[in-house]
Amino acid sequence: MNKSQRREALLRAARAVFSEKGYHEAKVDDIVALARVAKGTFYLYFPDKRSVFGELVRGLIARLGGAILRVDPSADVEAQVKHNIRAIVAVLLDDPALTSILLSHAAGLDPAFVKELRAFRQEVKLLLTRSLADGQRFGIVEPGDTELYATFTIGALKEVLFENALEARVLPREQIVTALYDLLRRGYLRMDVAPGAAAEPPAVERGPRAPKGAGPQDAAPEGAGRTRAGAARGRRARPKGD
Amino acid sequence: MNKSQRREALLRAARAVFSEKGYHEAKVDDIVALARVAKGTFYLYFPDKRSVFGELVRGLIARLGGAILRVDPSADVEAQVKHNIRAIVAVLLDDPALTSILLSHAAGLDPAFVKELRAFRQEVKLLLTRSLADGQRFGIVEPGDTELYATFTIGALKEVLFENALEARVLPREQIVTALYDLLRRGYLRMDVAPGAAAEPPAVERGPRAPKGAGPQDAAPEGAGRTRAGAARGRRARPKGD
Amino acid sequence: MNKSQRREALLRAARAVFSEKGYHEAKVDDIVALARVAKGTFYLYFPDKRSVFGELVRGLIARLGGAILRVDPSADVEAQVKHNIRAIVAVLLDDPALTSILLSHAAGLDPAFVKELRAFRQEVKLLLTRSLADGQRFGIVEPGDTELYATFTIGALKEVLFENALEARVLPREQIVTALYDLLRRGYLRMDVAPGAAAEPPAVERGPRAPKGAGPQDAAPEGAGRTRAGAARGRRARPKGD
Amino acid sequence: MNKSQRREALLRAARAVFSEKGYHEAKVDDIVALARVAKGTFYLYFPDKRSVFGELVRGLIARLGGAILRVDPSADVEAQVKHNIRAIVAVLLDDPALTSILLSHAAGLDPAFVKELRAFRQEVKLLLTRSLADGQRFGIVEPGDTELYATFTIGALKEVLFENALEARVLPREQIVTALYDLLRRGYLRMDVAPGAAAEPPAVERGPRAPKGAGPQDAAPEGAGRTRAGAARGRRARPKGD
DNA sequence: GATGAATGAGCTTTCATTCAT
DNA sequence: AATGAATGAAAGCTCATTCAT
Repeated sequence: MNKSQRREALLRAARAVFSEKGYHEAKVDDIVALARVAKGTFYLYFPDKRSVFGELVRGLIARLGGAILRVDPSADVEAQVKHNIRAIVAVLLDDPALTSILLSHAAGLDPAFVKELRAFRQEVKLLLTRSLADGQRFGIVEPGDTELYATFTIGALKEVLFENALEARVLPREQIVTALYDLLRRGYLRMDVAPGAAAEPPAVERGPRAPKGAGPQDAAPEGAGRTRAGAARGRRARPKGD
Repeated sequence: MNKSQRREALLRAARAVFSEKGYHEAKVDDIVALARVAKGTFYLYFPDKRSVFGELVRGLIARLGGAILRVDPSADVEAQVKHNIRAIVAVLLDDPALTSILLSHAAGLDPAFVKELRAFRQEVKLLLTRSLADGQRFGIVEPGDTELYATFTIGALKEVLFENALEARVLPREQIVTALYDLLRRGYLRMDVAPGAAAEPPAVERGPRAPKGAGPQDAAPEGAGRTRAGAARGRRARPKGD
Repeated sequence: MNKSQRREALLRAARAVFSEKGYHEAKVDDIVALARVAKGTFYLYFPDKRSVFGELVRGLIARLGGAILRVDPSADVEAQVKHNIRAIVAVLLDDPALTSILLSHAAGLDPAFVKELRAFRQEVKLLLTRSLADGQRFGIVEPGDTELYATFTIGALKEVLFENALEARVLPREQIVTALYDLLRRGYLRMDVAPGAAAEPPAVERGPRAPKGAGPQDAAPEGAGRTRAGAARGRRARPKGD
Repeated sequence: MNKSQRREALLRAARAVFSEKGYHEAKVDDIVALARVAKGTFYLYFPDKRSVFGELVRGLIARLGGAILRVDPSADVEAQVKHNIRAIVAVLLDDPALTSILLSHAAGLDPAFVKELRAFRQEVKLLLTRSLADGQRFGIVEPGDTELYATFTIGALKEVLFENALEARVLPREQIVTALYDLLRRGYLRMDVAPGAAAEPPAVERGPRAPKGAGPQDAAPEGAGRTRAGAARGRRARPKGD
């Protein structure tokens, strides 16, 4: 086993241990035991415990960074957005263990490292925020606080990945991608139904038709259909007010 | 100072220390120093370190549980949903320190406690999932995987609270409430616009450079596509052990 | 046993261990074993290993500093010089263990501490150098490089103490004081005798084996002395006989 | 590069490293790095770390032993003494690094080696002691404790060499030789001067032997009140702590 | 009850030495 | 012979927990 293989083996072992126990509870002894080398060997490849952790996280960050593409609003946005979601999901699901640590607090690590993590989070968010702002200019993103949108989006994605990592629940990736995309596109609450009407049994047809006054902020549901959401959405793209 | 006052004082001190340093970096010494009692006194009120932490978290959970109301789809759903969001936000923002720990990995704590945390998360999710299923029956929730919807919702909320706790960014609560509600209701992507169409000057508001005639991809905002996210590479500091 | 007693006990134990094994070979485990306390207790009283050592050395230095008096050349110099020698000897012989470390290289300690040691050595030397310069102005110190004189003096003193510390040889203190004083005053080589002359049977008086009668070694060359030194020699002060 | 060349290279490297860092701080890694060989190679030429050190020291000892000549009191003693001093100085100054270690405590090394060092010191001292005893028989050495004289002499020499090794101060060798020789011959205190006389302002030239009348120091401190001690109490040396 | 000195298991890291290649 | 990766026994230090006062 050559140097880089051993290094890989240690990295793998470290990743496994970190993800099982978290940073603090992971002991160097655990890592070397898993990698089946002597303790000293660990220090032949890494200067210290936190540097392995750092390396793992940085690797993940790099893969993420490489996966995310800036959305070009003038091209097929849906494809691009889905691609990004898909890519991120792929990277993170590939390393669920680390993901759950990376996405988490990571408190108690040395400040410099925490700062690095934070910088990464901010960078990702900035990237998304800008894309959303671009989208607003092109009328494909609802007006509003793009930073907040970015935060929500990231949060939703994180959570589902987090769950996949931590709990048993493992969803098909494409389902995650589609569902998140749908959330971003249409939300899931359909409130145009008059509360009163809604009270009735699921009423086959449900629907948007209900409104007495005009749906709150929503421009008329557009007669057509029963189709749940798609049809309902007229079209709009109100860059500004409506 | 009687027993329960002292206990309160210790809990307060513990909360402050945990939130400043995270679980592992918080030392019993820090807590007793802040509470101005002797170290032994701490153990008069709590059997050990993790039990204080547990108690704090349980308190938060209880408050959360008390705040969340099951949504009755036959009544004014918007008001109820907003109320729930508002209540959760209120509880969590009231204790940002603990929140960021609670919402995080909390790895490294003893398994029993981690289990408890997980149980709590699942409970919250179950509550939400059920509400969403109800909603679906009443036609006010889009068909689809309610569990996934719940996860997204929780994630989005967590993230914004997390940011409020960790970063400087402090938003007006009502804005958070409204924005999240809007997300759930309508998403923010408006894609009905054909890519080509979107390419036109968003009417009124034009994007920065985006010319009129510009073909779709020419508009490419920020040309560069993939930003590398990993830029923030730095180097470590080094406290001492661990 | 109260805090300061325990502290003393640890200090004592540390002194003993340091002197037996030297700094590096002295383990904290040895110290606590000797003091019969747990390892953690050590760190209750001292922040780390080198700080105990530092404290021991600083204590010695302080005692030395307190013992050395600046010589006033206008008063009884002999008494003062002897007093200083005596005081230094007393302090150092009282703590032979530490002395041998202090006087030595102490290499491998952290630079800050080594610097401190060096500063101490320089201070002592400066004090002596100045006294000698004063003495030169008053004509009681031979002209010449006072710094070099200081170095010699310190070296001679160190060595004899070093020997007392390390080897079995334990001399009566007063003998050390007197002998060193004599060295400073007259050296011990008596070369006024012409080499040639010396070659001959010790002439009249001279010589150990030679004469039977005659106070053996004490005859004192006397008269001869054309050398200034010789002339200067008022009277003897022979350690013993006379 | 053949075996003995490689061995030499390792010894040279070891000497350099030991002198720069001291025994404990010198790592085998440093030595092999300097010698540009692999770590294993080191152990091909030396059984262990301390043995290289031992070999270096033994080499120094051998050179010293070769340099020191037994003084023949019947010949030109001054020349012989100076020759010895000169030879010792030459050997030691040639290897200041090792010298400072050799002359020092060297504690913490294994007992066998410490014993060896001690044996060497004793041998040197014995040699000198015997020479001095011879000298006494020939009347060229003041009566007195020859062992003590030897100790003083060695100490003075050590100290000046030590300083040359450690501090910046580098003296011309011949000056060291001469000064030490002078010390041995005449000391440097000239106390025949009457304190009273000395009390006068430094009197331009104050000759050492000056005094006319008055038994030198026998003459009481001169009525004038100021007791030596009292007056003398100038100030104190104060290193740091305290 | 309150105190805080004492404890000691346990952790990370170092480095002289070994040995398969 | 030469290499350098691997080893593992220590060592210094931490800190949750205990307990005599």
